[in-house]
Amino acid sequence: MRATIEDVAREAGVSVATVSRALRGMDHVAEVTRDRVVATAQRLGYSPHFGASLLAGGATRTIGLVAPYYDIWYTSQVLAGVEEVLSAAGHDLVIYAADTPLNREQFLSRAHSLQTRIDGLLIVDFFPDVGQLQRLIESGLNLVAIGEDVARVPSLSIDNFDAAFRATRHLIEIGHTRIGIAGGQQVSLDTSPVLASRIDGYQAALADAGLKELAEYRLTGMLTVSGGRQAIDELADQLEPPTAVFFMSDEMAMGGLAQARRLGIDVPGDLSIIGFDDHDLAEATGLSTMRQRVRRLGSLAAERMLSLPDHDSGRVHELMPVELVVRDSTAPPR
Amino acid sequence: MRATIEDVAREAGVSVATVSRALRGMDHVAEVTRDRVVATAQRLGYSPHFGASLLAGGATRTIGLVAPYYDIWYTSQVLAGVEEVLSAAGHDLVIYAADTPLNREQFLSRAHSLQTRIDGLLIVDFFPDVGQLQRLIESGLNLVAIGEDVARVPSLSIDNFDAAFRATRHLIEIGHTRIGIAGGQQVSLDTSPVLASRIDGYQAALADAGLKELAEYRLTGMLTVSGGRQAIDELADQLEPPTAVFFMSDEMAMGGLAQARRLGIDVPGDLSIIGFDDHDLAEATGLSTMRQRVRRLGSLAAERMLSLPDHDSGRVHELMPVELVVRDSTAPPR
DNA sequence: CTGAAAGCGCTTACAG
DNA sequence: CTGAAAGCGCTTACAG
Repeated sequence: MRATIEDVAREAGVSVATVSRALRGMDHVAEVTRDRVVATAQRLGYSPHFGASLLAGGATRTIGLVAPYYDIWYTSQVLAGVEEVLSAAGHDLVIYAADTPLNREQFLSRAHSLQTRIDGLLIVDFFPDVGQLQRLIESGLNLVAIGEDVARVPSLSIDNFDAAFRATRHLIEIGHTRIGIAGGQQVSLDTSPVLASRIDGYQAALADAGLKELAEYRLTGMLTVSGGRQAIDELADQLEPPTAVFFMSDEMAMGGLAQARRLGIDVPGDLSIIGFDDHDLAEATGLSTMRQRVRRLGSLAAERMLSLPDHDSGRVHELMPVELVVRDSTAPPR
Repeated sequence: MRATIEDVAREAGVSVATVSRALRGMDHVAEVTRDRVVATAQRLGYSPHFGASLLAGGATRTIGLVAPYYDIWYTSQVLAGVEEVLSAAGHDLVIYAADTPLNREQFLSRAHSLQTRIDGLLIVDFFPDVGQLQRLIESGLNLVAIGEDVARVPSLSIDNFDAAFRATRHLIEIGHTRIGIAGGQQVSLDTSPVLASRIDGYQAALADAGLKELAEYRLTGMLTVSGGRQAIDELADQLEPPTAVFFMSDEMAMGGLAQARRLGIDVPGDLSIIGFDDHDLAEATGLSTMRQRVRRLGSLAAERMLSLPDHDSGRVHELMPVELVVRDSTAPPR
């Protein structure tokens, strides 16, 4: 039998109101009273009924997070950052998956009902269209976007255009003129503004240097290890393949690196490779990359969330730095 | 203003009891009535108050998961598997971190209060001692353990002894006699029964082959990329280093692989390396390993949880298969 | 098939 | 500093 607040009140010889106040550390409770109540609660193994306190007006002290996948490096880092901040603040984290269009739709239709369940929602790579955004906002939830800019929603992200521009420019600066890009064909996310921005940045860097862009240098494959393998296979079939490739994720780049080695393509002798993320294994692999601090992105987003809506930061889009890290996988063409 | 069940009842011209029954798809509601209620609820944007329905006796339809880390490959796979099953069943997932002893203690002291918040708890690498286990059980939560055997708690795991035995035997069978093991020094988890079992399996395989075990072949380092680097550094300093090493995780093995390359140690020529897990990058890296289906571990555990306590499987310890995968990183010594 | 009513266990003004 | 009481919004026997 669970002990209720009434049990504690009776045992401690006070009213339930006093128990409630004492246990939640509110003012205007005599120290002796509080001590007695706390001791009694402890003895009875009392803890408030979650539903009851919610109904009576308590906060859920729970934040939701929705992301497409949980089995990839990026999400795991975001999650770790978020979790760290939330748990330190005594908040819980509930996670939702929205990978397929169907799941996204299901999630959106639930969004409204989450209002009594969570205090806020962190969205990761959700890329809502106008209608979907409207539904999210109408849910009444506090929203913070991670890794993507969403109109009317505070967000933390990076400048994908600029990062891609600099990655490409690095390849240009060390002398490459035939430069490919891989990862645009992210099958399951039909339109990712993030990837679109990176492609734009890549194109701008080429144009800036007076280099022309070749359609066949736009390599297919998803942002995964096997996607990287696929991209390299595609490249290997070309008569005049690029001498450098910008992979839009490190996982993909490492898949590419491995496949290149397998096919006898020397990196960076025959082919320079630059990735994106600074994955845990990037340094060990000697992979040049654009480093983003994903875990920090998560923890900062969680902090923003916790300071909402009190210090309503008024729809701020914060940009996190991205750093070019040159390692062994990029070198001048020979 | 949130719409309440009363609003719906009034608008639909029925009692709140009928609304409640109609919306939850219970029997004994006339089709026409149900349709009218559903339509009204829809129109008013009604969704039940979570706290109210909990208090009135509803289930939380939420499962908790506690794990030490969320930024490692293993946990991300478990999580993805769990999430997949739970969301398909209409359940939510709330995650708790328990990495440091302090966090574990905090979590345990909360466990009891989670009873009104979640319907069950999945525990990953928690390794409770007798007292801690007692507290978990007394919390009254439905428990399922993942990756570890916990007395009196249904679990899904692998046979770590056997897997390590076979990994080591593989190295022996291809001709190695000086065989090291790396990863035992998992700093933050003072005593991991999982790693202890693997060390036992390693020792048993050596003993079985009449090989003697050298203390200096027990390499230090955590199960991470940098731990692998550290282990290889330690090995490189030895006068008569092992010719093969069993790394207790693929992430560590890949760190070791990279460091070996950096130091000019040829793999598998000078050194054979076998890992554990079959990480996404293991195949690309050509890493021989002991494959465990971590994602499946998660999804099966979630299924077990959902079938509790109805079909109380009566404290069953299920073992998942582990498969030796031989790739390029292991070869006979030269 | 439907409704009136009790009850779930808290929190929060309102008094004192 | 403390208590009595209303109220939060549901679900579930119990009647009919």
